Amino acid sequence: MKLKNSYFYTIRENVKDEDSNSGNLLVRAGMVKKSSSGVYMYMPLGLKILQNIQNIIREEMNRTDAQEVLMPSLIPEEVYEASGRRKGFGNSMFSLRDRFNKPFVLGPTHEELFAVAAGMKIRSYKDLPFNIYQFQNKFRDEPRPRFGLIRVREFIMKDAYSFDADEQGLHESYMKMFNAYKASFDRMHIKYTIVKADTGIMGGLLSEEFQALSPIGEDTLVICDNCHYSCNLEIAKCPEKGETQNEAYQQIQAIHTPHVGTIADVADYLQLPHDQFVKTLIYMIDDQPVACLVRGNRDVNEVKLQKLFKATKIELADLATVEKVTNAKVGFAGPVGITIPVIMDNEIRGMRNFIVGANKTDYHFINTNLHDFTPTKIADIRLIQENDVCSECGHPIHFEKGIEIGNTFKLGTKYSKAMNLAYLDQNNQLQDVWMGSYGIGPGRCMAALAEQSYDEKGLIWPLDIAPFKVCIVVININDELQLKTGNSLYDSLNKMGIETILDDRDERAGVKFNDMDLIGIPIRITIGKALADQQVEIKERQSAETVKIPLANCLAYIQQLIG
RNA sequence: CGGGAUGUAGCACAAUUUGGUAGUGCACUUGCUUUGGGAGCAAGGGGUCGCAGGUUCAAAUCCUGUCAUCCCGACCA
Repeated sequence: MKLKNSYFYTIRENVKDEDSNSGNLLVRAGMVKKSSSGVYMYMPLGLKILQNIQNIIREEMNRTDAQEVLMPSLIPEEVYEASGRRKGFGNSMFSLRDRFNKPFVLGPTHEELFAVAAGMKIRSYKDLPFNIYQFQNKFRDEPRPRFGLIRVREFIMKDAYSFDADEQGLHESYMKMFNAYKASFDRMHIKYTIVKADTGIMGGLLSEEFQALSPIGEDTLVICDNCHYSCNLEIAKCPEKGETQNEAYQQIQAIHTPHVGTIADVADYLQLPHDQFVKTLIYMIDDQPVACLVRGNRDVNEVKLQKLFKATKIELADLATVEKVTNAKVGFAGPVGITIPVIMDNEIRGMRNFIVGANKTDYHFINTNLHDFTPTKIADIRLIQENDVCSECGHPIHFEKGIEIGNTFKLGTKYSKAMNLAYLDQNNQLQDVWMGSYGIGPGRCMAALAEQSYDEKGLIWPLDIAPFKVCIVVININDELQLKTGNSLYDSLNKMGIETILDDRDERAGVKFNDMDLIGIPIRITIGKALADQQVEIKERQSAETVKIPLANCLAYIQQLIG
């Protein structure tokens, strides 16, 4: 690309409506532009980056013999009714009606249509296995889009779906995809980690997430360096046994705690540490009130609760419900004498003489013990914390923040059952097809790379991702020799298959240097004063050094840098 | 969906409190000078002040409504 007479622009200052470094840099580099909240235009440079990412993924998909297809975005709502997922998506689906008032949605994910597509082929066990995939726009009406390309409402997703005869086959197909994902992200040079995760609305047997490490990541990852246990916070198992207290049992006793409802306030008032309290939270689980007990310094993990109850809806009870079930103002709930089911966290089993709400306004019980109430269930229902130890090996765990760039699911037979996707086995018996689904967000990969690699000058792209690998800055375009040399290098590099920018704009040197730094081109060739000595200067984006080399060696030098 | 804030030129902002000719910096055009890390001087172009009502002799400014964007939270494959 020759910049003179090209659609190329940069912005000197940060823009107001981008909250992340990656978002601001991508906008300033003229790569993307926000169209509306969570919806972006891709400009030439941004599109090239996106395509480079997509090409890597496509190559790795094709290497597994997966085949590319393209599904529509506009889908009759009944397709999601059929699989039972319309409700689960709720208003995070964009929905619309055609001229005959028939309801449609813009697809947020495509298991259903792929099941239909697979049904065109599958009759017998001989038709399995296979894998089909697409790059296609997905629509999700996120309540709060943010962080540039990271949480958006319209985005391209590479989604792949595998179809197998049995669980063993699914496992093999899954591992092929899993390895292709690793290969793809390795080639992109993203720093990432893989964690187990909740299957959520997708359902199924197993979910693993590929998480790009970044402080702005919205997912918390729980990592054990000792045994390599790693999972999303939402499903992280807590240690089976908490600490066991050995002090003598004391007699439960109500005490007056006027106007202090929160753990922090009561702890202050009684001058006792938070971990000597047991917190009672009233949840509505599928619209039934349930009291959940966790230690005072812990939090309830709603995903665990949801799984424990196999519930579809979990939310904290509203204030009126809390007051009704506890017969007290909010802040004084406790397990003793309460009439709704009581779910107690494992950790509380080791506690003695703890403090709970008394179900009476302005009163707490001290010296409460397990014999003072009867939990309905005892289970692991708390969020793990950073000072906890690994449930597998006992080594301390730590947290990381991650951006979910890919997700692989073993779906099992959930969708094939819902969509009547079956095959005849060797014994002429109908069997459900085993499905897997696999997603990558190329736009998120782009944003994650930008978050992981930039400096005060701008973006720094890996060679395989950069929109152009080399830029040639002609310092003085009025110097005919400089301009001619630049053009000649430009032609040669392009002939060598090395995508190159020629900055032949009538700008000052500083403007050109800054623009090329901002957009993050890995290698810069400067043609200026040194040309008088038949030399050009080479500077790599991520290095501070500039090297002078003879013009005659330039192409060979670049070739070697690119490798 | 709750709480908060902001909408003025391509970008970043001032003027709004106290109603009276719409401004500054960057970007853009022209000229001269300059020319290796975002040049200087001069002269210009560009605005239905988010939108719709209302109050007023007069509204960017006051009032009502509405839309959009952003932040915090809730939510989220």
